[in-house]
Amino acid sequence: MSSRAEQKLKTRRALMDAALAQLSADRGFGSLSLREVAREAGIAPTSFYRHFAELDELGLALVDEGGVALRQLMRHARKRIARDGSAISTSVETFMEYLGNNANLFRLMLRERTGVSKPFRTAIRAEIDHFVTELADDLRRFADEQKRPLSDARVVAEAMVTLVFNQGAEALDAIPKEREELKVKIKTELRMILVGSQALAAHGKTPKI
Amino acid sequence: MSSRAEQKLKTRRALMDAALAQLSADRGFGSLSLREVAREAGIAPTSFYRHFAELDELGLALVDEGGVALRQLMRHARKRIARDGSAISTSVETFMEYLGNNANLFRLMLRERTGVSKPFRTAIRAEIDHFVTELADDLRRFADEQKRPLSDARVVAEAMVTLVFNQGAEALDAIPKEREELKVKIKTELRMILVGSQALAAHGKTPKI
DNA sequence: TGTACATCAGTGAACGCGCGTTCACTGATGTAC
DNA sequence: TGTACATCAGTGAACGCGCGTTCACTGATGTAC
Repeated sequence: MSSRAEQKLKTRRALMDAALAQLSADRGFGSLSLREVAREAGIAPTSFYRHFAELDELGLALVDEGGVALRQLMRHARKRIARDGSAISTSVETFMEYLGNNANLFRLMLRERTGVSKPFRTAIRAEIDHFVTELADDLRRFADEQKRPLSDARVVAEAMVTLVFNQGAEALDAIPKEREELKVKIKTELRMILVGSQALAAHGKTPKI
Repeated sequence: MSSRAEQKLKTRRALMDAALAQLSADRGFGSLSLREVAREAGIAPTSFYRHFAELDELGLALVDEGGVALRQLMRHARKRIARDGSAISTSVETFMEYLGNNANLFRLMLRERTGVSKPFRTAIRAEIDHFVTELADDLRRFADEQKRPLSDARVVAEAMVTLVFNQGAEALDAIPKEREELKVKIKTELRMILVGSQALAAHGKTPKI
């Protein structure tokens, strides 16, 4: 039935799930201990080393999964936009859905993105960079289709991602009502950036203020 | 000369400076230990308790100082804007100056703002809320003076602060050249938001995309 | 001004704790013939 | 198919370490008279 390799994968998964399960508003990855994760996963501390050389290696494996989630999220949002239109609203709705369904995975990404461990920051930054690049491509494509040119598509994409991720971090621990308000706020912010970028492209001027 | 009370204040300051000195890109407040801070400050670990009930209490005292720095920063920026105009550019320049001169204090604020300790998050959020409120007031005043109405001044202010603080966190460990590029990027982002908010106020519409 | 007592910042020894990591091991699973 | 050997995920004992915290103390500074 369960070959040795299959069993090993199961234990590895149990370790990653155990780590994820302990993340919360008040527990960052940095406060986890190897012994704690092993305990939660139901194995001896020493067995941990059969799967990862150190705790950070497990963390980086989780970041990889976070990257996969981000790419899925983008694909999913694109499909929905193609069907329903309303790019900003649909994107924000999709993002919040993914956030809710993978709370602790996103918690890890959102927090360690500016966290204390260099390997983490680097790995997460790479995932987010990729995300930003794709978003910038989409923005340019939309702008072309609609004949409303944008200035600095990449900067627009970065600002949008920064705002969405920051509000997302707040949404994680908000009650449903606050979460809805956050969605409205994010959509407003994204509209401002988009319209602002179109306006700057249109008359190519810096504003008065 | 040095009364007992004066000496006590000096030691307290030494403890806070010791904690600040150990913060860096790779050391968050959460990774400090009481013994380490006491060692760095040149006192016995047990003496720490003459000044703070626990390490977090010292951290919150640092957050208070961060709040003071933020309020100074805002006053300073206002004066310079009154003299030189160019609100966005001047504000960003002022922010970056303060960042450079109080690197580790800002590091603490920027990182613990989304960090793992609830008392920290709450205290920093309060400081930043105050900052956002003042900025929103300024934005409304400018809008009136220039007869260019803004929509959602508070949301504009929040978005601006989020973007500036996030890029600020990156600027902390950037080389001077990157730092200049970051300034340009921030200014572009702030202009987009401002112009976008003016555009939304002007025709009161949501954009096509 | 001098004296007797109170205050209290700073100390060093000691504690128990959870940690990461090493090591030699066990025994089920896998492989060669 | 059966047998002998190899692999290797998981184990339990043991280690040294830095930690936060307690305690009774010391001795300089401050205060009352």
